[in-house]
Amino acid sequence: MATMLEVAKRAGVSKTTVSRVLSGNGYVSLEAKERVLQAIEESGYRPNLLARNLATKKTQTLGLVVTNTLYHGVYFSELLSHAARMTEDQGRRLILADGKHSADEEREAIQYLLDLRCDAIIIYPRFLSVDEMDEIIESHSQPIMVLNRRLRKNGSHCVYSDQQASSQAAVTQLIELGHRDIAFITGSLDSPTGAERLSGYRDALARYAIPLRESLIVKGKWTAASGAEGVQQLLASGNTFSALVASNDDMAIGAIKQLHLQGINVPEQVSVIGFDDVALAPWMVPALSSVRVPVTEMVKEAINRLIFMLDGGEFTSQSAFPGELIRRESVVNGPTF
Amino acid sequence: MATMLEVAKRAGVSKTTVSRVLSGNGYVSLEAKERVLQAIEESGYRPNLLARNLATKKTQTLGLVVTNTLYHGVYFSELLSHAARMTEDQGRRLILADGKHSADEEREAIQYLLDLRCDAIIIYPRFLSVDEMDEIIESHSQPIMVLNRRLRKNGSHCVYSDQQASSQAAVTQLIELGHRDIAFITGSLDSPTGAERLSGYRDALARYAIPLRESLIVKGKWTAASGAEGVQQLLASGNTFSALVASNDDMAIGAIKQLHLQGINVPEQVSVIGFDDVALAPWMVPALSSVRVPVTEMVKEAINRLIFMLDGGEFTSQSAFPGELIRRESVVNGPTF
DNA sequence: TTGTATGCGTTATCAC
DNA sequence: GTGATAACGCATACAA
Repeated sequence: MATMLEVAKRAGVSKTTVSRVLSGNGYVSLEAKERVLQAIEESGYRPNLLARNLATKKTQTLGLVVTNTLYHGVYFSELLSHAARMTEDQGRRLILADGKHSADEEREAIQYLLDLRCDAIIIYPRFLSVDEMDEIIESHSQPIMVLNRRLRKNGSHCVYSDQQASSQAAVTQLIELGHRDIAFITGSLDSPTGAERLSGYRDALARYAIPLRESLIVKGKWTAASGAEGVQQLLASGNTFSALVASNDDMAIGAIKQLHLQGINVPEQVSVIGFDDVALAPWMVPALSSVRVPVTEMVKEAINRLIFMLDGGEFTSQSAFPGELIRRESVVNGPTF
Repeated sequence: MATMLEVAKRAGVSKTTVSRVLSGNGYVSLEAKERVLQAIEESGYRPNLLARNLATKKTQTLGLVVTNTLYHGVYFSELLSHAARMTEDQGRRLILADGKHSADEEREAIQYLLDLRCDAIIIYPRFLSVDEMDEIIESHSQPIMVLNRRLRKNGSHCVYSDQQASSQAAVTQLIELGHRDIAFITGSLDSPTGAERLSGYRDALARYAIPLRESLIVKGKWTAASGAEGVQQLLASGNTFSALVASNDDMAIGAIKQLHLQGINVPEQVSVIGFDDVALAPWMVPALSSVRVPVTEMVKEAINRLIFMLDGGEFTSQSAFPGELIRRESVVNGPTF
């Protein structure tokens, strides 16, 4: 490939002059400028970003770490497209690294982006704990922003949605509609999100002094199949319930399917609420309400913070976004007492 | 950040020696090795990949260009996760660039990855034509692989699925079940995929000498909403049909919803086939058959070809993957004549 | 087994 | 306005 030196020779100038017309910095005569431009055209010259970035010590890139296991989630594409768009609006590029399926691999992904000298990093952690994230942030000079986790020490380096509060609000709504027997299907409990959504359920019941019945809680794994299994478990153990909260929409959909197979109508006999608001749900399962996390806004905030930090700014506060209950036909009055 | 020179000084050796223990190339005494390792540890040294890649003229990265408009598609996450996994299995990394929403922006994305000196590039084009892709491939020395397009000149640089043949096969199946009045909802016709699926429909009818009725063809835009509108249009113009083919599952789902609203049962009164096999469909709309494109295999083939080319290998043939009809409850016998 | 010198393709700092 | 020249951080051919 043609280098700057070749362009310079062809135009009869020095590398420096070529560099000047390319960057727009410094004075260069109109005549020289045109010769250079033509030489660039003729030689098909393209700048070598490796060399440029090495020399300037800046890459104009943001690194993003997400995990393979999230790929199937709803938010993934939304997260990615918004992150990419917003990054490019700032005149930078987004570089993606896969966090795969372990804390170590998430670490490696971060390290790789750091080694590539990304100006800053966004991570949507799946396996790394908040303490580990705090440590990572403190041991690197590049700004690092964490999505979907509430950090203890570096509060200004995270943007999250209070899953527990959202879950509690959803369950509360059911309670206020008269429901008392509310079943719950958990997500993977090794994920903070899964654990928090379960906590919210517990909190809501406690606040209304409704006794917690462990038999109404079954474990799921985020998939539609596990949602269906959950319902089978619930019914097999002889439970009755007028409402069901599943920790995401996939499981909710599987659950609704299974309920129908058992001759139980949604929402007439059981109200159902899920999380994440999958795009096709309203078309397929109108009887499904959902708690939506505002990813777009969160990504926006995260990127804005990073850009601000790159300019030397500092934040003091953390940033929490509330979930929003998208109520559709599924939430109906429960039995009255 | 600590550089190699600092590590060298601290260990009392030269940069070369440090480089050797890092790369594993060349001889180095055990003693020196340990001192270097310790120095690395103490200084928190991390290699600067910009410098390394500049020096070696290799980056161990594959670039992937996909378009924003695809982000909402089903394949996106599957495409991405498999591409990332397979790339890393080869000891390389995947770098993603957004093709946004125009041919120019797709060009820019490719160019950026090229400027970053990715070893090779995979592009899933949305706006660039096959001729433009052929030209791009020929004007760059790095291997470039095109997904989902059948190139004219550089057949060995593409991996695709014959959308037209798959569509034709699906429609043929309906015909052989006795259907004669088969409606069709197109995708965006400016996308080759959309155009080819429509062609397949036409081909199948022609092959069975079934007269094409333009009023049975309505235009959609890939979304569930446009699928529902499509059905409304079909019914409004007084058509009757015993089968419906939608150019993707999203539209098929919207269409099924609308049919039900009009009191028309699927599949009893109308058989429906879509494309892409969205993951949740079997749970939500069991009455939907779907033609599935084997993305995983296609990505695998693309990456294998690129790696092979990087090693100096050459291919002569192109690579086509057939679509697979996932038949569920939705395809039933049509009226008999 | 180790070190020196040179190059990778830019940008940045000076003089002129 | 312009052009040498020195970084940037690493790899590598060649000596020693």
